[in-house]
Amino acid sequence: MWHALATPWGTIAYDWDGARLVRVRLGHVPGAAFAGDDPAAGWLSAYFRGDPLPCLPPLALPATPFQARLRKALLAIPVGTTCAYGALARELGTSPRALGQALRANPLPVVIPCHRVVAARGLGGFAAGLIWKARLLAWERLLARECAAERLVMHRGTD
DNA sequence: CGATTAGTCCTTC
DNA sequence: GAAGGACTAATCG
Repeated sequence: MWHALATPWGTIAYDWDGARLVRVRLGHVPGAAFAGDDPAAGWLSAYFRGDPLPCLPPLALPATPFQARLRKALLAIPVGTTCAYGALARELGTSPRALGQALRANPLPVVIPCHRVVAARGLGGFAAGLIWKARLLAWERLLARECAAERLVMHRGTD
């Protein structure tokens, strides 16, 4: 069942089957209603408001064994940082292009941070449209900076 | 520098 | 099976 959700950059939609998050679509989905009050809505709205993130909602199982390993690797990339296709491919013992295919097939963008993987020079690609990749990365850079500043204050005081 | 090419292997039809 | 990429390092002008 598709649910709509407002973000600073327009509405997005996610498919919650009652127990797990099945897919996420960046952009408008015709049939989607705004009634969402489930763990996926909680996580996504926290993300887009810049609040501390709760635990991930239950996610649909990965389609292939490789995607299972990929998912784990992606979730290990911290907010505000990025990783190169080549580097991640080596880490997973595969080729950069193959990694790109697997990333393109990710049904859960944002929640599974496939946008944190960028090309050696430039952004690389993004299934939902490059503009979203740029926005998400900029947003996360901002959040990470804010977080770092806060830690600094805790440590040294404001003066 | 920019253009071209070969190597790579996961997804999809 | 076959084809085609969300890539990259190397080679060539």
